[in-house]
Amino acid sequence: MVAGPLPAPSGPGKDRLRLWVRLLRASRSIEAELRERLRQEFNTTLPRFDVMAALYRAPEGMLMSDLSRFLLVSNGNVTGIVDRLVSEGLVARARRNGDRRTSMVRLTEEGSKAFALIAAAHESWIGELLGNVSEDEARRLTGMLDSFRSNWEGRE
Amino acid sequence: MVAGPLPAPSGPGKDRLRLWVRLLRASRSIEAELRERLRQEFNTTLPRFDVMAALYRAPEGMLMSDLSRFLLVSNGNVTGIVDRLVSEGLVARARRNGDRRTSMVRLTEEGSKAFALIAAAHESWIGELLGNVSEDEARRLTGMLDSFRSNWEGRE
DNA sequence: TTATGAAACTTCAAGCTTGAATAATTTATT
DNA sequence: AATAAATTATTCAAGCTTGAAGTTTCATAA
Repeated sequence: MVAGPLPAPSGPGKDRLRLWVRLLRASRSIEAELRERLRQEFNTTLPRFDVMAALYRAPEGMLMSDLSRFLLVSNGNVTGIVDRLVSEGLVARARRNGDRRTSMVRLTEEGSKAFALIAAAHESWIGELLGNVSEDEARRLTGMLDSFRSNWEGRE
Repeated sequence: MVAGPLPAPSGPGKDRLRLWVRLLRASRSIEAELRERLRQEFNTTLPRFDVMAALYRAPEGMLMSDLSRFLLVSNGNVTGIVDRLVSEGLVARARRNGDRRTSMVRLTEEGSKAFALIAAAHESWIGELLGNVSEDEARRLTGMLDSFRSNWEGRE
C-alpha cells in the first residue's frame, strides 16, 4: 500500500489513494523513529507511552474500556500493556466500590514522574522531526485532519 | 499542575505535537477499517496486502531486502510474511544464478490475479473513507506531506 | 590462496495486536 | 425473585513486529 517507484497512477480517486499512501508512510516513519528513541533513551515502548499519556491526562483514573476506546485498540491489547506497566510499578489498578467488574487504572507516583520526563523528550522529538513543517502549516494541516475526523466519527 | 479539566496544550511546539496526534489518529482509524475489510472480504491482512502491492509493481521480482526497505519494516518481518504468502501459493521465491544468498520474490499468476481483485476494492474503499476530502484538498495535503518526506529522507 | 569483512537472509525471544471465547458482574425484564 | 440480556474485563491462538544473533555466500585484500 505504500507508494511505488512506478508510473504515477492517475484517474478518478487516485488523488485520495496517493494521499493515503503519503499519510501512511509519514506516520510510519515518525512512529519508527519515536519507537527507536523510546527504546534507546527510556527503555520503553510506544504502546506503553500511549497508555501512560492517556492516564496522565486523567488523574482520577480510567477504566480499561475507556483506555481501549481512547487509544483505538482492542480490550485484550490494553490488558497486556497495563499488566506490564503494573509489574513495572508505573501503573496501579484500584478496586471500585460501585462496580466490581471494573477497576480504575491510574499512574502511580513513580509512573507520573517517569512519564513527565519521557513526555518532555517526546515533545521535543516531535518538534525536531516535524521541524520543517512551519507552525502555520501545522495548524492548517491539523485543521484539515480535524474536519476529516469529524466526518469520520459516527462510523461503524 | 492543578488537576482537573485539561486545558488545550499551548506553547512553542504544541502545534506540531497536535498535528502529530491528529496524523496518528487518522492513519490508525483508516488502517483499522482497511484491516477489518481485508479480513472480512478477502480473508487476508494488511501486511500481506502491502507485500503483494509492492510485488505487483515489480513483475521482475524483488529481493527480500528491497521489500523490507520499501515497506519500512525489518528483514525478519518480511521473511515471515513472505513465508505465509508462499505457503498460500500467492508468491514464489526464485533462485538466482548470480548470487546464491538472494532470491527474487515475485507474485505467482494466482497471486497476481488475487491482488488485482483486492486492489480494486482497496482503491474504492479509500475513495469512500476519504470521501469528504475533496480531490483538490487531497492534492494540497499530499503536497505538504511530500515536502515533509523530502526533508525527512536522508535521515538515519 | 586464504583470511577478513561485508552483505543477504533466517531464526529467535519478547512484545504488540487482533478477534473470538469465556467469566464475572450488573442491568433489565418478566 | 428469577431469568435473560448487556457490560466489563481477561484469556487465548494466531499473526505481526522488532532488534539481536547466527548462517551462508560473496567481495576484498594480504
